[in-house]
Amino acid sequence: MTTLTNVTDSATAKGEQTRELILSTALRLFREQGYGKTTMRAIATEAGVSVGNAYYYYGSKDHLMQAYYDLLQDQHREAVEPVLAAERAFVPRLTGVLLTWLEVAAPYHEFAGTFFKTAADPKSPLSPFSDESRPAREASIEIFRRLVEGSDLKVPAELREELPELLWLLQMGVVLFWVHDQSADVRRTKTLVNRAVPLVDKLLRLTRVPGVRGVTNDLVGLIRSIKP
Amino acid sequence: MTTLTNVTDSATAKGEQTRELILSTALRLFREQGYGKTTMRAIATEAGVSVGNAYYYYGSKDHLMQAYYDLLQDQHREAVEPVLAAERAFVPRLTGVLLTWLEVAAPYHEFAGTFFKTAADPKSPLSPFSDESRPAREASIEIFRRLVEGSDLKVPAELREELPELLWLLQMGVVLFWVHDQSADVRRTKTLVNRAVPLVDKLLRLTRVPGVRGVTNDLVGLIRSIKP
DNA sequence: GGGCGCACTTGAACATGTTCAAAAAGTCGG
DNA sequence: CCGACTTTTTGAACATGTTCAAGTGCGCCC
Repeated sequence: MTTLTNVTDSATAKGEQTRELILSTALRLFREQGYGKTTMRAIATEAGVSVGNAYYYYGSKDHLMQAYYDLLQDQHREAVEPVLAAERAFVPRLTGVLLTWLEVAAPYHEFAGTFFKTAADPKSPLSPFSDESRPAREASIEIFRRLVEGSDLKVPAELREELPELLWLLQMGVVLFWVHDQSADVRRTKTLVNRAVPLVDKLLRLTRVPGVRGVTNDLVGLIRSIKP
Repeated sequence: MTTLTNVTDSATAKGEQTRELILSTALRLFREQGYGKTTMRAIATEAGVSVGNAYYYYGSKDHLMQAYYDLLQDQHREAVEPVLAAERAFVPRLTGVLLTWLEVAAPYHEFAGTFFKTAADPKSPLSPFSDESRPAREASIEIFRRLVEGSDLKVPAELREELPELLWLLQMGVVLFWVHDQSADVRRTKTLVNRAVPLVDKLLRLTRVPGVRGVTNDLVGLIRSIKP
């Protein structure tokens, strides 16, 4: 990306190597002792570099978290493939996608709270609504677009169009619940998913009932009117 | 609370005075320069006390924010009185309560993001779901209970029971939206409230339609199954 | 080979939230 | 008013995220 040398690609390669070393060390320490207790100094020492060097690659401690989140997204995208390939019905598709996320994110549950803390700040680049995280967000919404398009779900066209984003919002809600879930093996969150998805399905099918149609249109209108 | 002296009530009075001095100074500085840019040293200096003294009364900078939030709650509770006294119909009642919150919180919009940031951390005592903030939360839910009970709304009994908590959740959602709203005079949030409330109203009235009844029961069941 | 430029690296210095042992101020029974 | 006890106050010390001016090394051109 930066140098065009091709003999050994050393310049770029070395930098990338350091970058990855720092990230993997950071993630390991986050997992082992939590975000709060992991100091930038510890990360640097453990990785065998200086503190300043870590900042050369990652503008802040939060950016290391951001990088972790991107990784998580990728893993989720990958892990979701078999589900989308195997199922056609809406309920198992959505349940699968949400439960898969829980599985992928499980090792990080303990410090995910701190992640959310940072993410909730509108000024933070990590906010799920920020410009800076747009690529990650859109990649995530893309999963839900495929989920909808490949499913047997029948809903009014306007609603279908907004659905991926709405399902993404649903996932944000699930994540918020998950972060606060202290039950063993996050059983409560799993219950939430398993029971909420059929409910969402029922609701979506109801949108075709005449009496409900008006509400659906209102909803779509509302969504469109508040988009930035 | 601590001493029973009544001659001048000096001991307690002096302590309380210092406590209030620190809080009001902090809130002023938060408003003037934002949460992040206000240092504990600045608060102490401005209030004419030592840094340690601020920590004697407030365990952390976040606790000063917590105190602010409690104040906000109180103001909201008060400001909402006329609305609940004047209106009987559900839509204006709910719209009024939500818009009133926006009004009361307006002066703090700029630094409210940082507040939410802290609040989103499940480990933080400021989390709206935490034990430590239970009193504030319940006081807030109480407003919605009165809103529902004094209204002309007709919904199934089980749902009505859960409604105050659900409306409180709705408010959390509005607040989240508000925090991220950068439009002038938070017009988008106001639009959201004005359009979402009638929609909620329609939805609630639909719960009495036979075909929808099943979904309502599912919803109530879901809510009860995931409560801690 | 020598030097120029750039990517990379360093570690000390800084800013700020937080802690804490000690001092000061206040209270009260005698 | 004294001395013991409690409440309040102090400010220096600490921990940690972040910045930055100064290196270090590597590739490339003459």
